[in-house]
Amino acid sequence: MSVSIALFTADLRLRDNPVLRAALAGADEVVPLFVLDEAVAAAGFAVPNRRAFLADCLAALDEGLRERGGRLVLRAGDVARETARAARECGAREAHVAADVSGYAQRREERLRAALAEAGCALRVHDAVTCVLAPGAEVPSGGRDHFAVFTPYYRRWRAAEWRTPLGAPRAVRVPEGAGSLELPRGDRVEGVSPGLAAGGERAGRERWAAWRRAGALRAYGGSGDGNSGAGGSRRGGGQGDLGADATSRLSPHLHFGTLSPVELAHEALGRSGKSGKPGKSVTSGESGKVGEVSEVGEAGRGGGGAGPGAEAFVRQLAWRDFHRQVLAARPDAAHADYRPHGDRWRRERGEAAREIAAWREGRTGYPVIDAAMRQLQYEGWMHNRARLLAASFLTKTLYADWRTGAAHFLALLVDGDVANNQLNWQWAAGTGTDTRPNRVLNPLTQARTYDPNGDYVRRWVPELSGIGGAAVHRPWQLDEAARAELEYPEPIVDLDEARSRFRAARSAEE
DNA sequence: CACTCCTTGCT
DNA sequence: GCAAGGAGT
Repeated sequence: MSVSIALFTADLRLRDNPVLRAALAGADEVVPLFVLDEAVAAAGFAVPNRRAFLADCLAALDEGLRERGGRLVLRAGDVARETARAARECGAREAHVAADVSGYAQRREERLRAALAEAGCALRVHDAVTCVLAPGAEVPSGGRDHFAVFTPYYRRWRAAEWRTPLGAPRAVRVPEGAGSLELPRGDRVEGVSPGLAAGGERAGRERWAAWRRAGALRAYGGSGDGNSGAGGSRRGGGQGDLGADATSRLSPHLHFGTLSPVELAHEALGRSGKSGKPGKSVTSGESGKVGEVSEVGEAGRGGGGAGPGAEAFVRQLAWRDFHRQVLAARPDAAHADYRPHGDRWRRERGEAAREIAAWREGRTGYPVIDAAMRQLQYEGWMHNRARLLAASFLTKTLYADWRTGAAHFLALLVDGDVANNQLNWQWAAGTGTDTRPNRVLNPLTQARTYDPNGDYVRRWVPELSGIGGAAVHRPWQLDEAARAELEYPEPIVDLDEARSRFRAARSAEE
């Protein structure tokens, strides 16, 4: 009886899981293992919102495995040591795990390899979390180790061959002796945001299905920012309007791997998943086989091709991969400036400390910023455009260190992901891959563009819910009497002064 | 083939 | 203003 270990990390799904598939293919019995990582907890990364979501994911995984005759094996402690222990107990000769990019994940992989080797068990690493592409397909020319700008990366990414999605296994046999801890319960975690989404593969698939059923994919990237003509969603993240919020909200599922990015990309573009890029498949001799083309899914029907919405959605998936390939090449970008500008950010004390606290609490007096920060508190999630506004406000308007803001986001975001979060913050702070480091997003013009009717602000800032239309973005322009009624702060900073301060600081340092 | 120059397009 | 890629040297 041969035994393999499938070590789940950020791939908590049964469908399209190359780690699980490889483990099953190489053995009669598989230990589907998850280790509650003491190092992640010690680093303060296991915050309530993600712990609760993770608990849902593990419960769903266990349920799915039980439907197939197996179960999840849960351990806690040091990942390398616990995996090696499980390998010894079950006599496993092979363990499979997903490749990941953060400095921590890279070290974890090495420690795993070493600990497993002592147990006589080989480690096999699979591309399951990160890349929509075959590994190595998106390497820049000229001897560079990564792409530093998104657009050239995206061109390469889009043209490369895609991994073929796998189905869920039909049966999973787990060795009887493999002991497991009791699964944690999401509803027992303290300090969770009241509006937190549910985790798990089924919840993820339901959200994806419901979002597409609502026609959101076709409308994606089209609303709110007045873009027109081809490629109009360029300046938005592909989802303009904050109030309508046509975003998919799939980011937590992508972070925990309850949904496969490869599968989402294929389905969004209306591909069967049987073929990669048309005409580029290595396996099929004849290009453009009719049988494959006829298997197009519903997203591709009735409109000749996938459409701009699907392209904008897939582009967002590419951003994840882009950030991951930056972090893989520059792991220190999680804490160090990618492109340093010699910033001397205001220290978090005195006036600056009060302003940063106001930002965290959503009491800056700038309604769109406060709405964003309160959505984060309440849902453990924030609209992507709002993230950029909130980050720009902290780093440029308050001139506070991006690490302060990134830490606050990681403390609350259910999709809190080192690669995406830190590099998006660096982008906003002008220390990242942005080629325009001095850009300052003006919260008022941004509000007019992305929340033209003020719906987003009224939803999240109840003090202002009585103010109609776009006037909600400028409560200080109300007459004295109306303003006295509001329990809402005056703006904590003057935008023009803040802009001058930032410009002066940047030019002094260069 | 390494290097510079030039065009293109921006989360 | 600058990354990327391609053409030219």
